[in-house]
Amino acid sequence: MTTDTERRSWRQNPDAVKQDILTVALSEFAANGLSGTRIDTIASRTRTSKRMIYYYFGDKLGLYTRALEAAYHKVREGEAALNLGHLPPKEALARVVSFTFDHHRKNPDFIRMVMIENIHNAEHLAASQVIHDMNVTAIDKLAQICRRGQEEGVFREGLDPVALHWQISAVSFFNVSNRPTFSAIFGDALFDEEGQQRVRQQMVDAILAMVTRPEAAR
Amino acid sequence: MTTDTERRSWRQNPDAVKQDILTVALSEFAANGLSGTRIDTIASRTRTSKRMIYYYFGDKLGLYTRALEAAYHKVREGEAALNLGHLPPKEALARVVSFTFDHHRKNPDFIRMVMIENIHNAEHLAASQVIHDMNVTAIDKLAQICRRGQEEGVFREGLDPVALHWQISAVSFFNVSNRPTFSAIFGDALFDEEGQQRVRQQMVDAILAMVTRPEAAR
DNA sequence: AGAGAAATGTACTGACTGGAACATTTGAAC
DNA sequence: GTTCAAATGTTCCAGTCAGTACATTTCTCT
Repeated sequence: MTTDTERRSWRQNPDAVKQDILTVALSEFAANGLSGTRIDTIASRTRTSKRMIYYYFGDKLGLYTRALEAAYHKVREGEAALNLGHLPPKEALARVVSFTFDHHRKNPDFIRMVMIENIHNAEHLAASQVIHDMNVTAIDKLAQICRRGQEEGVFREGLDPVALHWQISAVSFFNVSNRPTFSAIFGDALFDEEGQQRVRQQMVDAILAMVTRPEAAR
Repeated sequence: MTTDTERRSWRQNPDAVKQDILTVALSEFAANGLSGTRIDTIASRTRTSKRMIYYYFGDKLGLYTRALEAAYHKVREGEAALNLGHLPPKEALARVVSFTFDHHRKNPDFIRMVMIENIHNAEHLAASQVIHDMNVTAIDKLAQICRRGQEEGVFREGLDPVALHWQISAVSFFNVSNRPTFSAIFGDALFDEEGQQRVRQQMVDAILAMVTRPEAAR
């Protein structure tokens, strides 16, 4: 004799379940932060149950860490799309800068995850080996451009690729991360399509002007 | 006949109590975010009790909003210290840039509050009239410098003070806000005293190069 | 086909936490 | 010195939420 309660049958699909959870988790964590996110909310947005979150990810922090890694992974994939061929150094650099700017704009969830990580002093990121390994390529690309630019005599000596990356990231990141407060205070003229074109160009100009040899300035 | 329980006597001091709460609240909110902060923790760090928090600030959001305003207030006070006299435009601008960079570094709690506000899409900041009124002076200062620079023929035409402020803020802000993730990934060479000097100078160079008339470049 | 492991469903709990109820004391004005 | 409002202390609660216990089903291997 069986129980009275109707039991549902289901089809097992571990990978899809994991992926489903991760996708929802990323969007929830990005939207609400670590302590602002509710596991129950994530669960309700998935096709599965809270039970499975704990089954696959252990606890909230485990899930968060995996979501963070997923965010980095997704963004790095997009970056691989950038191919500089053998453009002249100045064009190549301009291309990198523009690309970074646009790429950040297109990935607000990634930006938000990084913001949240910074609030938490990057402790989960530091714990993730996965992420650490993923991030050197950006620097390599810049280093190559710098070297070529210097060999051809159009760039200044003593450029530091990391410092250059820092500056490019700063503006591209801030443009997304601080849009809410900035536009709340100064209006959103900089954030419509035309405004974004302008600030993007302004950044390209600034970076190029900075790396270019004074004598070689057009 | 009185009750058996010992009742403590105390001295009333509303202003000091409010101030005490606000100071602690700011530091807690800056450290842990809005949902990460516990009212009980704030209470335990004050000289008074949780009761008084609700008495003076209504609820958690009320306290948070006031703490946010306090953060802005404190930082704006510091900014007023900057006096440009009548330096030549290029020097004045360089001074503003350097100052902003240093000032942000010296006020990490403010930065963190702004980060947190951005996570929340600036909804509390937008609701605060106080803050909105406080923020125009920075732009005015830049606008004046730009005008003088253009009159003297050393700056390009078509400069937008807001866009300029945006760029200066971006780098100065990012330098503090994203230090944890950046140094976790790329090392902290940029964040010791010498590294900070370098990136600061790099930013000054970039901004000056950008606003300077091509012909007028030394 | 059956046995054991992997995957999933359902219901529950213990701790935490924002906030409120109730009681008392201080201070100022008359 | 009485009165009344403002300020403070003490205690508790009702909802929330991360995490768990227990039961069941599906899958895989032989």
